[in-house]
Amino acid sequence: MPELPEVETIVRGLAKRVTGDVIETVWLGQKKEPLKSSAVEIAEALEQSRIVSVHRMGKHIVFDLDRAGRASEVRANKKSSKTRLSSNSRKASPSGQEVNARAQWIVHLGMTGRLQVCEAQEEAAKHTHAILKLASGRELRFVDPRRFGRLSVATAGFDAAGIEPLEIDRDRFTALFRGRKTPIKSALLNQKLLRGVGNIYADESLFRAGVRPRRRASTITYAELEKLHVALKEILKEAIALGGSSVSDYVNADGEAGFFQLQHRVYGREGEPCLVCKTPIKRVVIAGRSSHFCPKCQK
DNA sequence: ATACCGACCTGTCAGC
DNA sequence: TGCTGACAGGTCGGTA
Repeated sequence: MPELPEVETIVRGLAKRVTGDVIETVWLGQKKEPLKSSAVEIAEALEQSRIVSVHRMGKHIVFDLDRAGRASEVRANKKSSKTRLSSNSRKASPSGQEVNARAQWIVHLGMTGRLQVCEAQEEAAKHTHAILKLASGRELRFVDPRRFGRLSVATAGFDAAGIEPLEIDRDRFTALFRGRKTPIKSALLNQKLLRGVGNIYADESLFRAGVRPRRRASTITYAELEKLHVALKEILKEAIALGGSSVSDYVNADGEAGFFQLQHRVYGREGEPCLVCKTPIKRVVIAGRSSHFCPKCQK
């Protein structure tokens, strides 16, 4: 479901609502697919931790956690905890294992994942795989019908592969595609090159740049890559400004739909006239993904 | 090393 | 009404 603009929108909503809150307890469902780390590891890292910040890396949602505020620790020795943490970031957990004082909860939403902030009495949606009880009395729930989403924990050094498309400069962008025989569409979707671009925004940026999705990356001219670099950034920023694209069921952290789907020029418009030249939009399959383009506007 | 392709899941919708 | 097949915002591992 979500690509960079949708994840960014969700993260902004979550940051507003849960930053500073403390995770009291964690419930995890029985299905194993959504868990990349073990249930014990996740519960251990999250319970009694404070959510310091929420941010995005590519399509990953990263919750920065601070375990220093754990109730038992505070009770044990309020004064010395600060000193101890600054001189040594590692400390013993209640189970006796060494764990990092700072940890991260990493959420990837896959195709259909959602994170909801709910009142505790609200009935859990079908396909709820995780429930975090917060000190504020609310709950943070992970819901994912297709179970392509993934939950994991990391020590505070999580770094997704690839470069942020909104931060990459022109030279590094053009260098990404040099010598690659793969179709430009596949290269845009490759998260090890750029992180966060998915099917919609790959198609839309290729349309704006006037480049056909099947072109081999290595055959794209420098001028075309410059256009693509600008087009991709523009489109991602415009989509974020409109709260992302709601194609079927995407909603942000507040349960609201985005509006960028109204700006789509090619995605989901097979057979409809190009908004520039009226030529019917074509759909082909590249690397197993639907790919939409205007045969006249895109070379 | 690189690049396709199916697999992983459930839900929805079009067509018969 | 109900069945079947195609398709869906993503990523992985196996194979060629």
